[in-house]
Formats: sequence, structure tokens, C-alpha cells
Amino acid sequence: MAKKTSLKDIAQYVGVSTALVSYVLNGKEKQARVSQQKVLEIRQAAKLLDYQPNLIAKSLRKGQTKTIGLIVADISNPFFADLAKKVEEFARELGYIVLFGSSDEQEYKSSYLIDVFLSRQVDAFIVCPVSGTENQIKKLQQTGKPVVLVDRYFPGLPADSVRINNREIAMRAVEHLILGGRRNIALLSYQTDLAHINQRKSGYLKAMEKYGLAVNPELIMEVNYANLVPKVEQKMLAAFNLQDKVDGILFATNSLAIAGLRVIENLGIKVPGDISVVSFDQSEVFDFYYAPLTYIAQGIQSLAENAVLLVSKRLKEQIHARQYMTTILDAKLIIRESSKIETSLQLNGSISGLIQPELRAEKIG
Amino acid sequence: MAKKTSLKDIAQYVGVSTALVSYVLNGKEKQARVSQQKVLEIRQAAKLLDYQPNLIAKSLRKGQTKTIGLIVADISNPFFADLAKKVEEFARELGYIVLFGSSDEQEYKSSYLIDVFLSRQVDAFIVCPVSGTENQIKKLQQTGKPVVLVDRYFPGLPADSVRINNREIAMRAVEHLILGGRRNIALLSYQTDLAHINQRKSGYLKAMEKYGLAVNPELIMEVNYANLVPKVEQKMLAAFNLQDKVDGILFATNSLAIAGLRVIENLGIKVPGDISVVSFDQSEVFDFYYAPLTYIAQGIQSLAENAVLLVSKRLKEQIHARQYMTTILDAKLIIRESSKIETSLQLNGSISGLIQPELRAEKIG
DNA sequence: AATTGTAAGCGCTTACAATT
DNA sequence: AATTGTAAGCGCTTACAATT
Repeated sequence: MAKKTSLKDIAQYVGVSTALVSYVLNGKEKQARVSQQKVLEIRQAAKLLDYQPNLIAKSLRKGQTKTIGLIVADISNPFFADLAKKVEEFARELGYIVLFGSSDEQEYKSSYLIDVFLSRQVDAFIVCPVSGTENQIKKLQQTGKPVVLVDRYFPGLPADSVRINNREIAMRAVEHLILGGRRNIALLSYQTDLAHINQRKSGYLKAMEKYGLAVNPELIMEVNYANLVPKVEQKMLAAFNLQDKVDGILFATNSLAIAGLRVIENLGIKVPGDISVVSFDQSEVFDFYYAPLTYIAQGIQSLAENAVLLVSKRLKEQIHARQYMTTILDAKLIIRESSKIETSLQLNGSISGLIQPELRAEKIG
Repeated sequence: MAKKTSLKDIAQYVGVSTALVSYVLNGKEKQARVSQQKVLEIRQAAKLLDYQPNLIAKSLRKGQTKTIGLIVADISNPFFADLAKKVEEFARELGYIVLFGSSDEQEYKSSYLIDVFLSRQVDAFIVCPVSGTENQIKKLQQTGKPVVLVDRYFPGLPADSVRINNREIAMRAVEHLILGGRRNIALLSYQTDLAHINQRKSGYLKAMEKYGLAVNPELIMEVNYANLVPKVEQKMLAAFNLQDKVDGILFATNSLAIAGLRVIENLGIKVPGDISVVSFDQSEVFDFYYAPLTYIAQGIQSLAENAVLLVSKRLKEQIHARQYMTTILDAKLIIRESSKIETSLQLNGSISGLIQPELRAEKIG
């Protein structure tokens, strides 16, 4: 209950001004040319009185809080939970504390969090923006505080951004399925205007096109965030009832995969016997599945590290102010059981109709 | 980039003192008897100038930050991640912001986080304490700030605490297995001095005793946090090699369950055919397992809610200062596939040797 | 020249005084 | 009596002045 000791207490104890104490305890005894004698006395007194600086006072005075506001889209998703954890770790190493918030994919929550964080005087923002918040972000940038978008971004909005090569890696994943002999490859994704999700779709389409594979519209399954499970079920049942059996699927996120795998289970479809499966993101469920899932690892550590580093550089003004930075990280395709090519499949006729990319022009044109 | 507007700016704009502005914007116009005219003008100016209060300044002046420091033991465990999320939600509803930290089961990190949070002038603490930090907590209490222990606690330390009835629910879970016809029931737990974990063991033992079931020491498997997976493997292989086949198991946490299920899979043991499984906590893996796991739901929402509520009451001094509160919540046993009693098992002789509790005295004594 | 102190001010709140 | 203003102070930092 004892009153916390302040700079003033130490100053009185040693018999010196608060200025000296401040210099010494902030390691500025050299610049301020404090005598060795006083340095010792002050340090000793600080320890004796168990001094802990009041960072609130410091923040007010210096106009910086050493605080970063992080807004993720859904903290109950392990992807964002991991991201938050890593951001916190890196930020702490650099002496920053992180204020967390989850917008839960809601515009109004995002707006609310921004206001809370501004009131709390965070020095900078790291945001996984929600659909429809482009203007919020633009306005936020106008405060002059660094804003780094992570994972998600807006193609039309110049901004600091850290993300993966969504389109390329999706393409690579689908190509992997095709080269494994799959032809009727479905995509389960979100119906959204979020660019990173649509880039994944674009990569899927590009791969299918490259190999001359027609895509039945029903194979492109796009669902809303709300009411996910029944929607997924419905779309997947329709797709799996098609005459041409679905033999491969790309899940655009881990949540979709978990919902989708459930349907696959219920239908008694075997992985990878009947269908090859690849998903974005990671999940303990993927590891534990009887056929551990082939997945696209976003390198969460790297995303977090780059975002924090960028923020830190901005705060130190090491980057030209009016020039935004985009960092694109290479995601990795981790191939495991769920997309394993079974020998029988490789050898039977099911891939005979596959058009090799080299031949496509002639065949199609 | 425009300088943020302060109370002073509004005061100047309206032509009034900052005192009036402060009263009005804090809803104290009645107490301060500000004229209706000025109230209107000030409100209007605040909106016009897009005023956002500087909570840092407010905190410094009022000596309270409306901030709660939350220290969890391991944020990568979904149990704690969920807990953190819920704490944040409830705290926000009451106008508090939450500073998070994960001690990762390390004493020094816990100590470090406490110092960081104290420097940041949090108003109160909610802590899942790590083994060996009893003195840290005691010292923290002496600052006079509310400290609420959640999930974990120290039997010897008077403190505000919110937790579940670990012993009783463990007992109930094991009883459930026994009544399902299981006799050789193993426990996979941690080797630790944490009371809540040992209470779970105690409940297990109590149930076994109640039904007169002898417990082979090898069935009580206790492992360290470090190097979890190989340790679990080793202990479980030993237990499952015993002559009397293990036919039931209680996992003391979700992490242990995930490691343990892996071994069960590798051994080709069928759930619940060969073995009934119950685990503490929840996990997506439990839901997705071919035999969804019977589990002990801690009621994370309720834990979080009670912890935040207790903190809030303390801060409002609604509770007698020198009297600590312990809230024990009832956990629930959610029975699913993994402990389903198969008819054949119920009917065959394997439970014939089971001593009914009512008969125990005679049979044993 | 070497060392230390003074005092303002960051943006608020609030007891109290002052004005009409 | 009704309304408004003054000014101190929360705990720091730091430009500058002052002392030896």
C-alpha cells in the first residue's frame, strides 16, 4: 500500500534535483556530465527505494507511449492468435507494448478500436483490416501515425503492407494437385471483397486455365462469414453430387477447411484416396487428421516480424515519409498425406485426358 | 498530421475555461451547474474539432488508468487464448482495457511482466500464476492493487481467486469411466506443484478408491512441461504394455490429451472400443477426432466474467479490503463418443469384478 | 570547465475563488 | 444564487541558467 516512490523521492533522499535523477536513471549521465559520485548515490537510492518509473507520466511528457495498437480480424482464429502472439514478442524485444483488439470482422468494432487506441495514444497501428474499412484506414493514416496493414490489404489504398504472395501460392497449390493427377478441383472460399482472398481464387483459376481444365461454376464455392457451417455443407453437397467427381479441393482458410473436412467425413470420402486436399493456414486439426493436411504456411513469425520492424523504422523515421512500403513474403507449400499421389491413381486412365501445359495452345486453339 | 485537439483548443474556440469543457465532456455539467447555453456550445465545438480525450493525461491526473494487466501461463494454448479473449471482452464492457502477457510457464517472465505492468500503472491484475511465483504474487498484493488469481492458485496464499472444482470434477469423470465398465484407468498429468493439477490427480485417486480399484503406479503418468511429446510417449508405452490392459484414461489438460491421443493412434488402439477417454479442457482436435472426446468444460466465459467482476468490485471498493474472495465454479462433464459404453462391453464379464461402492466396506474390510 | 538546479510544460481534473 | 475562472498538481523530461 506504501505510496510508490517517484523521482522526487529519490531526489530528496539523495539531496539533489529531480533533473539529475532523471538523467542518471535514463542513462544520460554522460551527456549531462553528472559526477560519478552522484551517479552512484542515485543508482543506489533507486534500488533501495525500489523505484519503478511511471511510464504514464513519461508518455505524457514525451508524447510517445511506446505502445502499438494491433487490430486483428478474429482473435479466436489460431492464425490471428499466433500472429498476435508473435507481434507481441517482437514488439517487446524493441521495448514496445502491444494493445490488442479483435474487430471480429465487424466494421463498427474496428472503428471503435481505432478510437480507443487513439485515445490511449498508441504510437502506431498494425491492422488486419476488415472488409469495408478502407476509409477508416485512410483516415487513420491522416493522423500521421504509422499504420501497417498485415495479411490483408486494399489494392486501391497506398499503405505500408506486409503480406504473402497469395495468388502465386494458390496457383502453386492447385498445380500440385493437378500434377498429382487431379482434374475436378474445387475451391472453398469466402464471398468477400477482401483482396487477399480473391487473389487466392485468382491463383486457383490461373492454374486451372494453365492446364486447360474447365471449371464447373459449382466447383467455385464461396460462402459468407455468417452461418458458415450450414452454408459450407450446402455448397459442398451440391459440388460433390456432380457427375464428374470432385477429386481435389483447395480451402482458402483454415476455418473453411475445418468446416469442409467435416462434410468430407460425413460423406465417407477418403483423403487422399478419393480426394486430394490442400488448405491455406495451419491448424492442430490439420496435423491430427488421419491424413495430415497439405497446407500453405504463411510464415506467421515472418509476417509479424516484418510488420513490427516496419513500424519501428517508421517511428525512428528511417523511411522516407511519403513513400509506402509493401513487403511480400513467400508462403510455403507443405506437402503431406492429404495430397499424396497413390500409385494406382497415377497409373490409371484418370489423368489421360490431362492436357499438358505445353500442348494447351494446340489442343484448345 | 494536424495536431490533436485538446481541451484547451475547445476552450479557446468557445471562449471559456478548460474547467467548463472538462465538466461538460465528462457529463458533470449538472454538478458544476454549467449553463445550458455553454453545454451546447462546448459539445458542438468538441464534435466540430473531432476531439478525443487524451487518456494518458487523464490517467496521470486521476491516478488510475482503467487498465487491467492479465498474465496467462501460455497464450499458445487455446484455453488461455480463449480466457484472454473473454477477459478482454468483459473488461471492455466495463470500460477497462487489458494489457496481455504470457509467462510461458517461466518465473522470470512472470516477474518481468509484473514490472512492466506496474510501470504502466495498471489498476489491477488478473493472473494465472506459474509454479514458483507464490512470492511474486504476495509481493504484488502488497502494492495494494487488486490481484485476482484465475484457474490456478496457491493453497497457502490468501488471495482473490476464481477457479473450478478440480478435484470433484476429476472424480466425477473417473467415476463416469468406472460406471461405463472401465477398471484399468490411467491418468496423464503434469509433474508439478501446481495445486489445481494435483487436485485433479487427487480426484482421480479418490474415485478409484471409492470403487475399490487398485491403481498400478505405472498408470499414474506425470510428465514435465519440457519435452512433452517424447515423455508422454515413453510413459504411455510403458503403461499400455502392462498385462492388465489400460481401458480408460483421464488427461489432465488439453495439451496432454493431444500428445496422448497421438500415441493411442500409433498403437492402433480404438476409442472407445479398447479405451474410454476423457480430458480436461477443450480443443478443436477433440471435436474433430473420429470419436469426439468426452471432456471437462471449465466454463471459460464464466471464469473470465467472474475474474473481471471481482476486479471491478475491488476497484470500486465494494468488497471489504482485508477479506479475500474465492469463487469456485462448477465444471461440466460433457459426455460424447470417446467414453461411450458399447453394449458388448456392458454385458460381458469385464465388469463383473467391479466392486459397487455400496458393497465396498464389506468386500474390502 | 565541471557540475547541478530551475522551471516550464505535456493534457488533463477539481477544489476553491471570483464574478455577475 | 447561478455561473464561470484560477491555479495547482499528477510524475516526468529537458532547455537553459546558475553555481562552484
